[in-house]
Amino acid sequence: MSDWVLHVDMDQFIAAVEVLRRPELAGLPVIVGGRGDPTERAVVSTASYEAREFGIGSGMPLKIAARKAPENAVFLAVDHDAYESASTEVMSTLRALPGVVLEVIGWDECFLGVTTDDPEGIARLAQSAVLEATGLHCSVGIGDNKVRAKIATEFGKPRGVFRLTADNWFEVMGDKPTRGLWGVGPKVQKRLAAHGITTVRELAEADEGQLTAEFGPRMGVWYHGLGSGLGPAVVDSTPWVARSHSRETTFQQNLTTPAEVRSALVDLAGQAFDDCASEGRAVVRVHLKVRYAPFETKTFGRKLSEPTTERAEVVDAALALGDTLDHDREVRLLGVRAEMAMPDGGDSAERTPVRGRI
DNA sequence: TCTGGGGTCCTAGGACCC
DNA sequence: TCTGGGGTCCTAGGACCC
Repeated sequence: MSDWVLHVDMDQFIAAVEVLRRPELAGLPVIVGGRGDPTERAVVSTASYEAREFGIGSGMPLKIAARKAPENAVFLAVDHDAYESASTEVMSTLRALPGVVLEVIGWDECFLGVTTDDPEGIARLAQSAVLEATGLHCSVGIGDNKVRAKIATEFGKPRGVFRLTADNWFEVMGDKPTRGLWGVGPKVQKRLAAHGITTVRELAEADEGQLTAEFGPRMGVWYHGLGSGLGPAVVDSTPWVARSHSRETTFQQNLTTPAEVRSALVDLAGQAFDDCASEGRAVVRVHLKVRYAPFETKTFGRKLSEPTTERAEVVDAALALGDTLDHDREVRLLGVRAEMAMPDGGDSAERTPVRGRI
């Protein structure tokens, strides 16, 4: 018996949930984003496979999606609660499988830790259990660590299973661009390319000193290991604890006066505070994110003199930061983030440098 | 062409203390 | 008067993920 990491990823999750409750949408290009109005400033959350054939994908502005979409395309508003409850059902189904440890990493994704001689069998079991309980399909990546399991899933989509381990890593990934690695985005891909590193194999064979000089002691070592598919293998079922909450809005019409900005800040700071307060958590820092028109983003923050559970103090801190904004420029997006004290009062434990909730 | 909203973590550099 | 390193805390900004 060996230890395995399984990565379970729902197929076109949001679109699938929508089709499930409106069966007449099956087979149509379904695009979910914003308030479902493709003339507004918003982006695509998920597009169904039918919509993806027209070049529509998540992150794309709805206006562009509308231009690419065929006549019969359906635009839907994001329904947070519906996806949340579908997600809960999926996770509790998987958690009930015998002998698994489950770590949630997003609405539609999790890791399963299992000890078995037949990981494919467990993967198929997970797929049929989820399908039976929710009517939703998923893909499963099998790996000897989280990095390989996560990447394996891409080769299993849709509705499939794929195994990626030290044995077939270079055969499968060696000639792929570094961008295919989890945690390598467009910027890092470019910086690596500037050092002559474009493929996964080249990254694995690169000089670690060169990488730490470019990316720092932590990330340099991390990226180097990523080239060989190295990563953590421990699946941890400890419930995730948020470190911060934020609220932001993109205005359909840019804000042009300081008064408009102040009133928006009061709203957003109040909502962000309420999210923290509902968990009984004190706020330790307040951050502001501003997007000036047309598209320049600034972020900055300030530590409070001491942790607070007073709404007014958080709002005041946001307003004080707001006073430092350039009021000669139009604001198209405004966000307030409230960073919280950890529930145990201490700082968080040692982190693994993989982005996101891991 | 037009670029959301929710998050996390890392790094550089300045301020300050010893 | 002009000056060293080392450590810690803080802010701003960057990058990435779902």
